[in-house]
Amino acid sequence: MGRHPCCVKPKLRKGLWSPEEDEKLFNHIARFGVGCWSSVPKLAGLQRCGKSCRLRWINYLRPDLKRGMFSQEEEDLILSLHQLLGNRWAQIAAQLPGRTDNEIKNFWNSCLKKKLMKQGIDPSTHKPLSESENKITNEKNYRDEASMMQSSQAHHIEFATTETEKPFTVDRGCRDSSDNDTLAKSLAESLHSKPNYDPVFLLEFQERINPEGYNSNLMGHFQQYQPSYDHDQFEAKPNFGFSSMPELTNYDIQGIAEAEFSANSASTLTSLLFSEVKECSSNSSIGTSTANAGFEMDKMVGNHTTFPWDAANSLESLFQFSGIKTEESMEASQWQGQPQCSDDYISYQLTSLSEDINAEIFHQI
DNA sequence: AAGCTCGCCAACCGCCCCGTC
DNA sequence: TGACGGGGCGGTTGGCGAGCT
Repeated sequence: MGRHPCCVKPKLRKGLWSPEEDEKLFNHIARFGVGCWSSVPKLAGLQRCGKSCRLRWINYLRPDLKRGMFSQEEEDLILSLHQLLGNRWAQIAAQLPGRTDNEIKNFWNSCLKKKLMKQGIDPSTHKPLSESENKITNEKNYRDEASMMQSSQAHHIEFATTETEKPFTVDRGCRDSSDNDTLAKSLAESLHSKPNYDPVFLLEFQERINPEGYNSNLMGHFQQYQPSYDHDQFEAKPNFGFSSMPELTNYDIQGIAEAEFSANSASTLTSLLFSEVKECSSNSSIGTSTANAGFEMDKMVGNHTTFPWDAANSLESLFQFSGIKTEESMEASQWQGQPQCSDDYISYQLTSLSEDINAEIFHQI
């Protein structure tokens, strides 16, 4: 145990990334894709450890990142997921396309936690503070039991919960608490046992248990997650430079990368990107007013003359970023023998969870 | 204007898991 | 089968800007 070997090497830079470093890393990934992180610093000419490069890419440079403030729907989703999953930020982030675990974790620690505290809710248990304090022991037993059940891959969970142990539902759904209790467990179980979480399922779930308190427009919800592009205001878009870029995280993008990056190291895109990056660095919430704007595919595709790549690529990447694979991308993915997306970027299935899980949960509704 | 406090968030750290040899 | 390295995750830290005195 201990530090990674790469982290103990001398002369490695630490701390904030300079725009030059960002550019080097971005250009490297654009050219070669995401591969062995430990070799990235050397190949990219960076005095950083591979881990640091990976983190920088995942949390900041990745093209599909969404920036700006969290929407109300995202906030609700985070709260719901946290109630079910606890501090499993990576799993929560998997349900929020364009958001990183780090971002969600920070949002939780800086905002949501305090919000819940103000409402008298214990952020760790999502129960009223007074009740939570009295039930610490019971909660521990409950979790231990859940953990044991989980580890034994149990298919059916039968918790002997008391009335007071039922999870408290925050003023967001007015769900029936007893149903909520069982449902939460079922969903938690299905989530834990499913490697790639299906956001459609979750939203359907939310919608069904709380059609009024939750955004019932599924497509609207997803559209909201898309990187937005308002042609008239693109100067103010932190994510503009990436909004319709081709997928960069596979291994076979060299053709695109060379065409768009190597011909001119100070390409329009790159300079645009890093001017945007700097803007983001100085004010990460600058995209607040526009980040949640509607999804304007017609504009993104229609104005492709602004972009170096063609409209087909724009469309293709949009589908990839939204987790919907076009036939072409799926074929390409198969042909390349590589995952289409980076390690933590999930290709969401549009089909829901297995019918038995759905049936089990909805039966209880 | 200067000093202080506070909150946000990017990045680091330590640990765990998994694949490979 | 154990050592090793790489990737991933969650907790924590510290730099920096904004607001306050």
